[in-house]
Amino acid sequence: MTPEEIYTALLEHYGKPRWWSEDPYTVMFQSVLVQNTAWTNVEKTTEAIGSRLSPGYISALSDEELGEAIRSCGFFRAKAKTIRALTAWFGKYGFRTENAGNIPAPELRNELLSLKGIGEETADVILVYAFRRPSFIIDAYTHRFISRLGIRCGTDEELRLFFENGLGKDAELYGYFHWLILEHGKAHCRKTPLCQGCPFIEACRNWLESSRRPEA
DNA sequence: AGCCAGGGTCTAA
DNA sequence: TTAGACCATGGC
Repeated sequence: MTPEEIYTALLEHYGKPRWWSEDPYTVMFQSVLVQNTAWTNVEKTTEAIGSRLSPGYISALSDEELGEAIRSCGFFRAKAKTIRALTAWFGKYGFRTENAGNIPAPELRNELLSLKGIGEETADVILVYAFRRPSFIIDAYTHRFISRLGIRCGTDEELRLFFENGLGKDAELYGYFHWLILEHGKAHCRKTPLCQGCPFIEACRNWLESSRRPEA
C-alpha cells in the first residue's frame, strides 16, 4: 500500500481526524509535557491552567510555580526548563508563528532541536501542528502501525521518507495522518504486534484484495 | 507490586 | 553508533 492508500483507508475507517490544537503555544506546551507520559496527565495539567495558558502567563510563573503546575506529568524539573527554553525561543518570533514564515523548515527544525529537551519527535509535532510545516512525525505508534500493515519500517529517517515521498509536502495532511495513526494506536494494545481481529487491518486486507482484481 | 505511558540527554565503549 | 542510566509521576 502506498501512503496515500493508507490514508484513504484510515479516513474511511476512523472518520474525520482532528487537529492537535488551533493554538500554537498550546501545541508547544503540551508536546513537551506529553513526553514519556500518559496523555491524561497532560490533559489534567492543561485543564487546570485553562484559558490562561499563554507565553506571558507561563513566563511569569516562578520556577517553583511552574514545576508545581506540571508536576503530575512527570520529569517536571527537566520539562520546566524545556518549556522555558521553548517559550524564549518562540519569543524570537514575537510569539507568532506567522513571523517565522520566511524561515525554511529545516532551519526551524534545527533551531528546535538545539533546545535541550526537544528531540526529533517533539520538533516534528511542533513543526506540523503549530507552524504547519510538513515534517512527518515518526513515533512509536507510527512504527507499530506501519509494521502491522506488513510494511518494513527501517529507521525513523527511512520511515519518514516513505511518507514524505509518497504524500508530497503537505503539513495539514501530515497532521491529520498522524492523528489517525493515534486513533488506531489508542484502540489497540502495544503487545499485539499483528493486531489480529482489528477492523482497520481487516479493511486494509479487503482493500488489497479488491485492488488486486478491480472488476469482474 | 511492578510495569508502563506518544522522549530526550549524557556518557561510555 | 549504540547501549544503558537517568529524569519522576499517575494509573492500573
